[in-house]
Parts: sequence; C-alpha cells; structure tokens
Amino acid sequence: MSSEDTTPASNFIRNIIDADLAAGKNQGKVATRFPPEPNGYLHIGHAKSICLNFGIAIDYQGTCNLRFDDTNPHKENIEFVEAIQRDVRWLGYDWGDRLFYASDYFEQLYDYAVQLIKKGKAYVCDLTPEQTREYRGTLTEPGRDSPYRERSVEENLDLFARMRAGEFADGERILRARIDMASPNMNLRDPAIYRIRHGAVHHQTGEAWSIYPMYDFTHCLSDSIEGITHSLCTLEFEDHRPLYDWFLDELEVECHPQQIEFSRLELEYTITSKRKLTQLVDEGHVEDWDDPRMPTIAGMRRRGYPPGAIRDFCERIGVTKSGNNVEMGVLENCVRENLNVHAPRRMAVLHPLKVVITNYPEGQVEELQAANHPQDESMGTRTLPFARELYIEREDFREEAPKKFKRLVTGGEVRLRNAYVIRCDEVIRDSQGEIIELRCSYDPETLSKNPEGRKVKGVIHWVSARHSIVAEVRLYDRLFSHPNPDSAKEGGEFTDYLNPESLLTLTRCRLEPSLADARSGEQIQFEREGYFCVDPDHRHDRPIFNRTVTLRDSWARIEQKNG
RNA sequence: UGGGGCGUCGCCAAGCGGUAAGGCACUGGGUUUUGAUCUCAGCAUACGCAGGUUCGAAUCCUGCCGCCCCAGCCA
Repeated sequence: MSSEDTTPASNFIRNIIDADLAAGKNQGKVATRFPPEPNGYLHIGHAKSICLNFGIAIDYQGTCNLRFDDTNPHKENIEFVEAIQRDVRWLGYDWGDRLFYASDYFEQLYDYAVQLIKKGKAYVCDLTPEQTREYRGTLTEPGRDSPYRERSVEENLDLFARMRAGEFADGERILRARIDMASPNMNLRDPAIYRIRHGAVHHQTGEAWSIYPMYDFTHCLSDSIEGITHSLCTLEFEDHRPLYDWFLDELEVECHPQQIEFSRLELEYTITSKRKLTQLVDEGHVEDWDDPRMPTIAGMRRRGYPPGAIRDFCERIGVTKSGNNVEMGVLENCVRENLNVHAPRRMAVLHPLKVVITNYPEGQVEELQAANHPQDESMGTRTLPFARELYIEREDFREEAPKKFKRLVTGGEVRLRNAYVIRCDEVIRDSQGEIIELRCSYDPETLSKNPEGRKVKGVIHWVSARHSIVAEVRLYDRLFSHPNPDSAKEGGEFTDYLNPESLLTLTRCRLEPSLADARSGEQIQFEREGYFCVDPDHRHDRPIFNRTVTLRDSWARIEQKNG
C-alpha cells in the first residue's frame, strides 16, 4: 500500500465499530469479509466494498476474508474466481490465507438445515414455482400457508435426505424456512433455503451436490462460521436483515455477526449492473471485460488507472446510506492527481503536421536535454534530437487565430517545448488546398532562454520527423453519452446511450524516440495531451498507447465559451 | 395501498441541541518553456416542506412531500 493514501475518513460504519469496541464487543476483534459471487468481473462498485472491508481490517488491525459466494453453479465459473482474485490483489489488498468459498461449508450448512427441520422450523414444500408465487401473496396482501407446511419432522427429514440423494427433479421440491406467510416483510414469508440443481458441475465441488443452499441461508451462516464481526453489504439487503438474524437465532450459533448496510456506488456515465456489463461483453459492444472503457477493475487497469487512484476515490466518496450519483470528474481527478506525481513526461504528436526549419542546416542534429518531470528532478532527464524537419500538432497551428490563441499562427512565434522559438513564415498546401507543411525559421538564441525584446507566450510540443516513432494511439472517452444510462425511456435500452465516439484509434502518431523502449503497463504523460499507458498488446515493432485521461484543459473551455 | 430506507451548496459529504467541516466542480488573481502542475481568494443567513418544544434546532417532536428497495427455487 502506498504511503500517499489519505488518512481514512470516518463514516457511520466506522463509528459503529468504534462504539462496539468501546463497549467491549467481540473481544475487541474486528473481522470483515468481501463476498463476491464469481459470476462476472469486479467493477468500480465492488472496489468501494473492497476498500471499505479491507480498509477497516487494516485500520483496526483486524482481518478481512475473501469469500466466494458460490451457491449457484449455473451462473458461476472458475474464470471469474481467478479474475476476482487478480483484481483484489491488484487493488492492493491481501487476504493472506483467508481465502474461502461458501461451498467449503456445504456439509455444515446441510447439517444446519437438518437442525432447522428437527426444530420444526423448516419443511419440504412440493409446490411448483408458480404455485409458490401465488401462495406468497403481494406487497399489500398476506400470503397463504403452503399445504405442505405441517408435514411431520420425520417426513421432512426423509424428503430432505432424498432431495440430497438426487431422487427428485429440479423444481420438484424445495426446503423452506417456516416463519410467517403473513409477514409484511416478503423475505419472511417462508423463504426457500435449498433448491434442487441437477447437472451443474460446480467449480469447487464438482458433482457432489444436487441441492444448493440459497443466499439468505448461506450468507449469515458463512459469516458466523468465519467469525465475522461486521458483515457489510449494500442497502437492498436491509430487508433481509431480519432473516439473517432469524437463522442465526434459531440455530443458536456462538457467533452472530452484525449486518450493516450502506448505499451502493452510482457513477455518472457508467453502469455497474453485472447483468448489463455481461451484455456489453456478449453483444460485442466492447472488446472484453478488460476493455479500457469498461468500469471493471480489469478495464480500469488496462485504461491506466493506478490502483492508488481508485483507493483514493473510494475514500473521497465516503460511505453512507443515502442515494448518490458521483460525477466522473471525481474519479478522473483522483487519476490525474496520482499520475501527475508519478508519470514521466514525454512528447507525442497525435495529429502530425510537418514543419521545416528553413534556416536550420540540413543533416544537422542536436541532442537537447529535457527534464522528465518539471517538479521532480529525481526523475532525471532524457535527450531529444532536434533536426530540420519536425512534426507539430495540427491543432497548434491556425492561420487565423481566435482571441487568446497563443500557439503558432502565420507570421507569429511560438516556443517549441524544451527547444527553440520558431516563426511561421509560409504555409504549404496540396492541390486540395489542405495545409501539408509549414516553413518556419528558428531563433538560435532562444535555447533555454527567452528571446530578446519580445514575449513569446505559447509553448507547443513537437518531435523530430526523422527520429520519431510511428505508433497507434487509442483515445478513449466515456462509454455512454448519458449520465444515467440506466434511465432509458420506455421501450428503450441502456445500449441506446452507448457513445459512438468512445474509442478513436489513431494509427500515424509520432512519438519522441525515447519512447522506443516503453514497456507494457508503463504510464506516461504526453505533454499537453494527457496521461497514457502502454497497452498489453504493445510490441516494440507495433507500439500501442491508451489514453488514460486528458489533462485539464482550460483552453478548451475558453474556446467553447467563445463559440 | 404493506414493509424497509433516504432527503445538508451543481456532485459527494461532515455534523448527533449551541449558532453550517472538507473534497470535486465552478469563478477570479499569482507563478510557470505543459493553456498542466502549484498557489491565493471567492463560493449554503442555509440543512425537502409546514408546524411545535427550547434562551437556542440541520440536530428533539408532529404532520406532510419527494425519491429508492422488496412479491427469483438470483445474489
């Protein structure tokens, strides 16, 4: 964990823990857990939960378990199990030897279910799924008791054992908790606790089981078995808390963790529904789970977001129970702040425009020195070849300059970053009238000093034509063009809001030669353009850079304001 | 219309009866060979609304209003 992490802000959960500690609860121990279901990749919302759970464990010298909630073999697989571990580790957290699976407890859970039956608190129900729904009632009407609710303990025991033995088909019977069909809380209307699932090969238990426990039953007991003190989950489980407590009370377990709910993260211009993220991948709207536009941890990693920036973000947004919709700018600001300190500076011309320095000797090459970071000398310097033919950014030249434009204009001067001041003398066009070259002259007296008697305000970046490297640069933008893609109109879908310009691939970019030995994963600032990282597909003979985030650009704002 | 939650600046968020922290965004000034960074300053007489209690309320009480979640053999 990097030392620059901000000191953790307090929140209502930490306040509860502080109070518990002060009251001497749990022998002064704090034990949390992060319990993902391996049915998809982790996303920014999970990052919030990971930082919360692992962060608390670190700060309170407690423990945080990584536990896979793997009770639904139809939807889960080992690829996700592995990806999740990779992502949690990359985020900077370590579960040590505390890697668990709910499936580790299947035998124990089965015994707990038998105990419930023996107490008359669970029964085998033969209702079809449709009938079960009818019997459940509605939000405003109470449900009705199942005709199988009064089965004898012996019969229930026998039937449940035969469910396990595989004697019945999927959907034929379930084991239900016997609570209250008239409860105003729907979760307490005799919820299912075991269902039959034949034919699924579970990634951990193989074909050992043909019945699988439900979330509500599994989760509280898994927490209890692991000695969790504070079981943190999102708001939609608030209604499940009475059930969480009911199982633990009825089974008289020694450890009864406290469930505390917080609101899930909503981020503008993104979605965090696993179903929808899966859809984006399956329908090919993005390359894969690690597409740099995805709000997945794998996607953010490939995009170049440093793990420390994500942790910082999770710290800044806080943890509460109120509804929220965080602006993208907060995350981007965290990324910029982190990268500003760590990313060495380089020059890259994304849309090259040729410049010939007419008064610079043909064949001459100078090796200029440039700082790798303007505020951090310890990052050293590199050499920059300067020659007669250069490339500059097309955007940095205008024939007719708008107000406040301080880059290169016809007849005007501009500073080439880390080099000389040049003047544009002539514009060369092709037969279509498009500008293809600028004829300029340089002032040899302006290397690391200001010109005599005049002010040159603008500074632009450049590369030597002959020495530069050709590279592919992928400019990423937000995946959605609507701040709340989930709020699609009637009949619409979130995919209607996909941003058609979320990826712009540039193939003829020119990079300064020092970038030749860039290595996959490296993060660099292309001066005046943004932060970029080297893509995993990058090869020495086929360089690929991804734009992580642009620099703040007040000129763009001025330009917009002036129309 | 049952149950469970939530409502403090554009977006997050402190605050827990003593007179509105902080971050992001935004606005203006300074430094600057990145229109970056950095830096200085400004930015809620106001806490969903209406009453009440109190010397004093964002904080307590009452009543409204708005938004979110719950009727999977998903988690």
